Amino acid sequence: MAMVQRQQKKPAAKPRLTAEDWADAALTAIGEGGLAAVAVEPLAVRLGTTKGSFYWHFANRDALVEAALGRWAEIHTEKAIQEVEAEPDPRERVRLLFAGAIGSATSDSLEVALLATASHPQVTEALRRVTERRVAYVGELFAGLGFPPAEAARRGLLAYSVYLGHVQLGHAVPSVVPEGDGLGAYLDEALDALMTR
Amino acid sequence: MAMVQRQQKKPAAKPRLTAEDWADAALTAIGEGGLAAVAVEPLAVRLGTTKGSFYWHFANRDALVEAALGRWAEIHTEKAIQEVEAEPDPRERVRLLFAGAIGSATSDSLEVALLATASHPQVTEALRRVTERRVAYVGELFAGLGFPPAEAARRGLLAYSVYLGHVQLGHAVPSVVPEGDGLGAYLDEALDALMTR
DNA sequence: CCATGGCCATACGGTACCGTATGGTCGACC
DNA sequence: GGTCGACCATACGGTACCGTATGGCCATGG
Repeated sequence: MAMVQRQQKKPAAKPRLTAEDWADAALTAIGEGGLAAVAVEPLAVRLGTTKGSFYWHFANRDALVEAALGRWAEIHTEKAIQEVEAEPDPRERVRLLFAGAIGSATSDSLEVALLATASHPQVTEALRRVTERRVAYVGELFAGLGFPPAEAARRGLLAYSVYLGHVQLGHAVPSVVPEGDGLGAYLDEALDALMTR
Repeated sequence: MAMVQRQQKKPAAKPRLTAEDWADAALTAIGEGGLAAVAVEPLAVRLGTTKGSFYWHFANRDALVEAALGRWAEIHTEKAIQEVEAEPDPRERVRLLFAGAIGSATSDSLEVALLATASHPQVTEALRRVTERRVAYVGELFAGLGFPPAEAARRGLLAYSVYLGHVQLGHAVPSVVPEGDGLGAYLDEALDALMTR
C-alpha cells in the first residue's frame, strides 16, 4: 500500500483550504483595498474557490474579519519588539526600532488601512490592544534611557506619534518624505530631538 | 385616480438645493463614515430630496467627490495658516499652530477619513496639495526660528509627522492620549523637543 | 465496496447602491 | 396667463455583494 498520493503538481488542482488560508487572504485584501475589500465572493475568486468553501469555515464575514484582525494583532505587535530586544544598548534599541519602523513605512499599508477603519468596532479593539502595547513598550525604552517615568511615557508617546505620522505620510504623500541620504539625515535629527533632554 | 401630493416639509427649510449643498453634505458624510459614505441615495434621504436632484447638479458620484475634496483643500489648508500669521513672534507661532492642531485632533475626523482613503486617485491629489503646502509652511516657521534651511525643512517635516500621528492616535486609540493637564505637559515637551537644537 | 462526513459548487433570494429615462412642478418672464 | 426652463420625483434596469439551501464529490473506515 502506497502512501496517500497528494496531488499538488497541477496548478489547476483542487487545493483544499483552511480557515487560516481565508484569514491570510483577508489580511492581504485589507492591505490592498482596506477593510471593505474583505468581500467573500471576490476572495473566493482569488482563492480559486467559491463561497461554499467560505461559509463552511466561517459563520459570516464578521467572523473572517475577526480572525484576520486576531492574526494581525498577534503577529505585528510582538514581532518587531522581539527583534529589538536582542540589542543590549538601550539607546541603540530605540534607534533600531525607529529605523526599522520608519524604513518599512512606505510598504506597510496594512497598518494604514486599519487606522483608516478605526471606527469599525472589531478594528477599534485590535488597534487598541496593539497600540497600547507598543506605546507602553517605547515608553519603557525611554525609561531605560534614563528619563523619569512620566517623562519617559510622554517621550514614548511622542516617538510613536512620529512613527505613525511618518507612516501616514509615506503612504499618502510620499513626495514630502526624503529618500536615501536625506532620509538618513532626517532620521538622525528625529532621533536626536527625541532622545535629547 | 390621480393622486396629487403636495410635498410639505419643514417650513423653514428650502426645498431647492444647490451643488454646494450636496458638496457640503458629502464632506460631512466623509467625516462620519469615510469616502464610502458618499452615496447618492443615502445623501438624498438626509437632504430630504431624491436622486433626481443630485443627477441634475452632478454628472455622477465622482463629480460630487471631486467637488467636496476641492472645498476641503481650499478651506482647511489656508484657514489655520491665516490664523497663525497674525502672531508676530515666530516661536509663539509654532506653539499656536501646534496647540491648535493638537487640540482639535480628536474632533477632526475628516482629516483621518481622507488619509484613510489616500489610495483613491482624487483623494491622493487633494492630500498631496494640502500636505505639501502645510509641510512647506511649517518648514518656513522653523526657518524663521533660526534653523538653517535644510534643518528647518527636516524639523518642519518632523513636526508635521508628530501632528499627523497625534491626530491618528486621538482618533483611533484615544486611550493612550493624555487629557487635561497631562496634555499640556505633553505639548510642552513635544514643542521643546522640536524647537531645541 | 458502500456508507458517512468533511469539504465544496451552484442556484437562489435579498439588499444597497449607481445611473438613466421620463414626466411632473413651479417660478420667471414675456 | 401661458410658455419655458430650472429643478425634482419616480420608476426602472444593472451590479456587486451577503447569506442560505441543497446537492455533489471524494477520501477514509467499517
